[in-house]
Amino acid sequence: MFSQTVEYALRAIVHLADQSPNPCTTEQIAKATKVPQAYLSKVLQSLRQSDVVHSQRGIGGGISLVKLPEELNLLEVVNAVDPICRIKTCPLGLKGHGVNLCPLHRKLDDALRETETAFANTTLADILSSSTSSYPLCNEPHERVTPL
Amino acid sequence: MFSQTVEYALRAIVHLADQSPNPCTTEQIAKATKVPQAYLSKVLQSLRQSDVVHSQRGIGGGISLVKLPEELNLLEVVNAVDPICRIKTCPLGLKGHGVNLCPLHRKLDDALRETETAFANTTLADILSSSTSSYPLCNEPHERVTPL
DNA sequence: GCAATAATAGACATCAATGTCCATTTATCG
DNA sequence: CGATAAATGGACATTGATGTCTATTATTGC
Repeated sequence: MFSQTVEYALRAIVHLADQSPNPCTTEQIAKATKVPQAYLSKVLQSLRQSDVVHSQRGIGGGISLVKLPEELNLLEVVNAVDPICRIKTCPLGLKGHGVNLCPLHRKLDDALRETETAFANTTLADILSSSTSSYPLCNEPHERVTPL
Repeated sequence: MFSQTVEYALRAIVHLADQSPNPCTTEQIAKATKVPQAYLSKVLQSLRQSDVVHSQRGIGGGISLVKLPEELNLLEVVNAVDPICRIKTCPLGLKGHGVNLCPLHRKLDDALRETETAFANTTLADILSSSTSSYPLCNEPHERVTPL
């Protein structure tokens, strides 16, 4: 239900958060996240235009997070590339509904709201510190690509 | 985030539930739900192949629900046309994850699970009896197209 | 200034979702 | 049986998402 672009954007951001505050090149991110590099560069451009990441050209450059992992949540990332579009008015264009959605669209919008809230309440730091047996994007407990 | 096809399928089913147990022609459903008729017929075919609706050709025929509105939930409709695809294994194909999703995909799958549950717990009867100021798909409190 | 690095921009390719059209089949009515 | 109603199936068109490729621009180090 989530688009491929959302999946890619989140993978990239998780990797960047993991390496934060160090920058990563698009190539590094692509390899770590198994995202096609050329497409990833498009996704990263959306993230830059929404001010989620910062980019620096040339040697030693790359992509880095604008915020700290503690201050960046999943919703900001998702909305930068493929916004969760809440239902605000009747999709059938029925006058009489407008603000008051019919029960069907009320239910659908409720589901969207739940997802939105869940994402808004999860920071990248939450993801990184979450204790499960699998570390984000890694086979090993932790592989740090670049030293601090 | 929900596809157009899901939106159309749900509109059609809500209309059919409202008219249940009477059948409706594709043309009637298309008009009531403002869905392009030719495309709707495709969506209805998916619903028939999944045994959500029954169809009858010829004069007096049309489409009708297989179950009662009390016994049909939103998830069955959604899964018939555009299944909610839960994340079962690591999308990066990382060995070592497998059943244990990393925190990112755990979060994503949790959101999917929430949506799934919300839909599974809502029947068409719930939608029809829900008391809001807007009746499903109708401007008026209730327009019954065909008499019982 | 020159070479190497890395992001950027834009054109292009591919594919799936959405949408349209028409001929065919099945059913009902008289 | 003939006429009408309605679903079915398949071909085709359009559009947006996804993916690839290449030339250009900006930055750094020597």
